Amino acid sequence: MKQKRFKTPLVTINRLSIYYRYLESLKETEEGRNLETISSRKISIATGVNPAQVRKDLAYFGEFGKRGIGYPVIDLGKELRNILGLNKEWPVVIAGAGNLGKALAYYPGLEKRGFLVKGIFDNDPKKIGKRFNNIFIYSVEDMEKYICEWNTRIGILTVPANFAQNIADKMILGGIKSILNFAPVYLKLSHGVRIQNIDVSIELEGLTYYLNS
Amino acid sequence: MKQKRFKTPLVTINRLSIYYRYLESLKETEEGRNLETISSRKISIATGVNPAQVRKDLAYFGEFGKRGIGYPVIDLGKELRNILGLNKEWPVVIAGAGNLGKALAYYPGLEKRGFLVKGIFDNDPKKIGKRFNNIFIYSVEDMEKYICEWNTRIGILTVPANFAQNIADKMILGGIKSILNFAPVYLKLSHGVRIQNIDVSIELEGLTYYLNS
DNA sequence: TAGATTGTTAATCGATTAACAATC
DNA sequence: TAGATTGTTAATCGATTAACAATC
Repeated sequence: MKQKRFKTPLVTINRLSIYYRYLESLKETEEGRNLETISSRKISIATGVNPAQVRKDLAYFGEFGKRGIGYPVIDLGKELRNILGLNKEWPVVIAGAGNLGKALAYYPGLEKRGFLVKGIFDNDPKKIGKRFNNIFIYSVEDMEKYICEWNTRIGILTVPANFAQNIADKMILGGIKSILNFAPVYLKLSHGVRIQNIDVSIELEGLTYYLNS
Repeated sequence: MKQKRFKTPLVTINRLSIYYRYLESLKETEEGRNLETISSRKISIATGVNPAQVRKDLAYFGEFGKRGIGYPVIDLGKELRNILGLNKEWPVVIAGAGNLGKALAYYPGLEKRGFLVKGIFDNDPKKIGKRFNNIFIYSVEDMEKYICEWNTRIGILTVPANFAQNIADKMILGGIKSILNFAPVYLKLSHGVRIQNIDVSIELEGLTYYLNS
């Protein structure tokens, strides 16, 4: 993994995930498994990303391909794994044991990518002590302690909007550096903490706008 | 609602949702309810969007503010409602009665914004006939028929990746024009169909990339 | 050699933001 | 009038894509 020379935009990183996922999907077919190299054109067709964009994105991190030939499937996959940090396991915590927290606890895609849900936190006494997918539900009061103990740097927020800022602050106190936020609010975060928002209503409203016009 | 003169970018529409949500949240406090006007600066502080950007976004659709004064809270809220198409009810269907489909069926944020989940579709006989949040689960075989009958134009996809393309095609046959896709795949869609992808793994990988470096 | 495809430059396109005249 | 704030222009910034020399 060559050191990048310029700041790589987040959109590029997100597309690397898309390319990686496509390379992984090749393993599922006989035809794909027999493929030694892949061209930016083929990646483009499978992912919807312009081929020049594919080459540019990859070129941020090194010269992985051979001119006239393409990219070696297996090696490129390994490179992307390393770049994205998927070569290691990431302990994560979920705050909010509602339906969404539960869905995430049961979602096999997390463990598949190395995200290990170590614990779920809630303030409802009826939920504390139970398990989702064999993952224990703890009291929010103990969240800071466990985040620290498990050396967790990624937190997933699925609490209601009015609690989100408070719970995010608690996560950060425990040592969380990156938050995946499902609560429909703008979170004010201290410097050095990253956030990615997933907002179902906003996405749906993007759809209704265009249906409307 | 003034006719827009130029093509409005999707990012602008998404930010309109954010402004609208903020205006709605003002109703929840005594202080907010007493506010007659709001400045782009205040909206900026609450939403994290640059004030010039706020004014530009709103200016795509009309002159809603008064110089020296700001924007009238109530009227601006109404304008945004109309622009985003939230002044009417939108029937939606969910394909996939897994944990995520269930979480969405129970999510109160949908109905609050006018999204009415008319039915859920699955191919598992053990699920068909049951209900989530009093919403009936039908066989996927009947999906096309019901989409048509309910005049549904929005579909939410929460099926596994390998089924997604097939189910999306079925939705489109029924008359779906906009799809909110949670399946981690690139869907090839016919012209005139819009899609918004929500991909938890990609968002998480965006976080691990930066934690890694 | 001819065809294919990368890596990279340069052109294009689009989105953000600073600045300021207009005006309440 | 003085202060505040919009609406809009122009400058800036950044991302996408076409084009092509390099090279397998």
